[in-house]
Amino acid sequence: MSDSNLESTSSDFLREAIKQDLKEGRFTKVHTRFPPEPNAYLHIGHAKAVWIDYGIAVDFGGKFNLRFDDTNPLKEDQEFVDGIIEDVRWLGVDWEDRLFFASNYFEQMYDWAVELIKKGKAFVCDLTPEQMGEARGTITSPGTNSPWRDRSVEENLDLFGRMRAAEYPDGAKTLRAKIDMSSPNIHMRDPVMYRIRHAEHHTQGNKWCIYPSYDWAHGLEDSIEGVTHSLCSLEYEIHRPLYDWFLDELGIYHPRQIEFGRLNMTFTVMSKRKFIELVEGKHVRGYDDPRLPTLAGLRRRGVTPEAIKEFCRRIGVSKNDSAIDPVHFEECIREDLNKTAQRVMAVSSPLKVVLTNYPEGEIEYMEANNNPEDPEAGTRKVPFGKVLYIEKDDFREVPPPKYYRLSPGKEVRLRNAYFITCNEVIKDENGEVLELHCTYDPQTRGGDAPDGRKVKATMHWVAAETALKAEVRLYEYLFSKADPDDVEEGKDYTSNLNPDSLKIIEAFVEPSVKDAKPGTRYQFERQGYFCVDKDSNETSLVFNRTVTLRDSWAKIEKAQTK
RNA sequence: UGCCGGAUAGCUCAAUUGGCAGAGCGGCUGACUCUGGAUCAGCAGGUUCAAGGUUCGAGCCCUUGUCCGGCAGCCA
Repeated sequence: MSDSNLESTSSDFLREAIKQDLKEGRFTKVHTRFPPEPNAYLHIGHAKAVWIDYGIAVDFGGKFNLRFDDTNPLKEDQEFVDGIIEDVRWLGVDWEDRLFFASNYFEQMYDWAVELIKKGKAFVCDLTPEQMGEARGTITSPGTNSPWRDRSVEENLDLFGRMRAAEYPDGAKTLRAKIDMSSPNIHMRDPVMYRIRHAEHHTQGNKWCIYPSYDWAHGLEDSIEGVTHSLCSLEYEIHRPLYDWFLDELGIYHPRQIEFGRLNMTFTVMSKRKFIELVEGKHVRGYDDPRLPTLAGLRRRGVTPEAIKEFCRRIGVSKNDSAIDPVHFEECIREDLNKTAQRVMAVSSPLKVVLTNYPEGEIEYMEANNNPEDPEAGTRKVPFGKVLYIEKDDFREVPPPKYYRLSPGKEVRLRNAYFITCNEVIKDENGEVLELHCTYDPQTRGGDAPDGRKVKATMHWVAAETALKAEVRLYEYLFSKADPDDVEEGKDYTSNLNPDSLKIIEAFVEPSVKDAKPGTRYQFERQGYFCVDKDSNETSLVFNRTVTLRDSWAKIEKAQTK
């Protein structure tokens, strides 16, 4: 909890508000919480929320709770509790011993509901969901009072007790707050506090058949935990008057809710419903598909928690609706992986090279830097031989202007090895290049020429004899439109799915990666960052491309073809 | 036609209680390099949504308007 502090953190409207609260004595400490509902896997948008909540607690020397907002047994499941805990822990967030469940407060919430009934501020309502909907009015017209609104306190107490005692079926009755059916804020029109649900709860079992609604429960949870600042997304702004109303009527400790804009990203989707549809529609391979912005997907793809944290820091926080271009995220991933990922050579589209003057059958081991950015990373030995593979794209029979790589008669450097010169291009009957015959200069071992001559390009390679075959999964944006929901009449976002979001190729990789465990991250030099997939095993290697390297050559080439 | 928000550089955000509109990313140019990567340096980029008002002074306060988002689950 030391990597962030007040001085080094740029401020934002949330931190300013909190500073003000502290200054004015509204609160004397800072205590935040992250309150996910365990009904889905977390995505990068949640990561932003986590880093706002946790980051603020750290910055102000306060505390942070992880709390499951598990008030709806129909949607929630232990599976998601476990997944969310794993994800939040993976992000590097420390909630110490403060892992809580809203469901542990049900008894207290019940008592408070009884209190509100006694105050004449809540009543049992027999309206059906349909009737209640009609009586609510509309966005521009007031609602009408429930016929059950004026039941006596005694009757309400009795009925509410019977609700709890399982005397009624689902939906037969609700407990509602008695506020104002003509309020311009629909959420203040006698909102439901309890509904009947004969369903098993993942922590409570069958103890309860009435469950508190979000609006009733959330402020109470915050209050019980001594949270000072209940930070949530913009959609809850309109709920704040209700949040305040319950706390004020109860006269209990009153945290402050402040809302911020949630994270959206272009070229992807960020909703539980769509994740489910994409998985069930087989558009992706699961919730941890590396193309999904779920934390499980990002983790599998090879993204580091540090990159996510830095991304969240850079995008900041405001009350704007915004959609971030994924290039900003990719930049954060590169920045972190550049510092930490071991370099390795891999050829994804092989072209055979035969060194005609290299001794037949000989293999020598070239010393290679594991990470030029990190001297501590050490070196490794990479086998070199007479027959090599280079990248197809690193050879052009007719080089375009400013093409510095290999072409007939040109000399280039093979990384960590020798200079080679291309002498002969072997083709098949169709004119397709089959292989290159080159010579190497033994004087240039290690990469420098004793006579001081320079080459413009350095290329990666693997020795044919010792190369490992690997499946490499190349990912692109899941959607081909910045806004996947931008569709023609009658179509939905799935029509914007990018057909090329996953491309599987076979590559040759240097043998040092042989026993790499799933999750291990590498930089394939000059190509990008890759991560060993969980499908990988002793007999077949599988890599995911996390992100490509920044490619300035691609830019130059594009500019030239214009 | 209701209520609650929002609008500052291409993108995301800043701008002490009203006081010279800045940063990161992106773009462009150059340097350097055993990754055409990384790194470094420089440059360009703005009618702060519009119109009015208050003020010595407005991105900030007031009024009106425009555009965008959210809100009518017994979801959260």
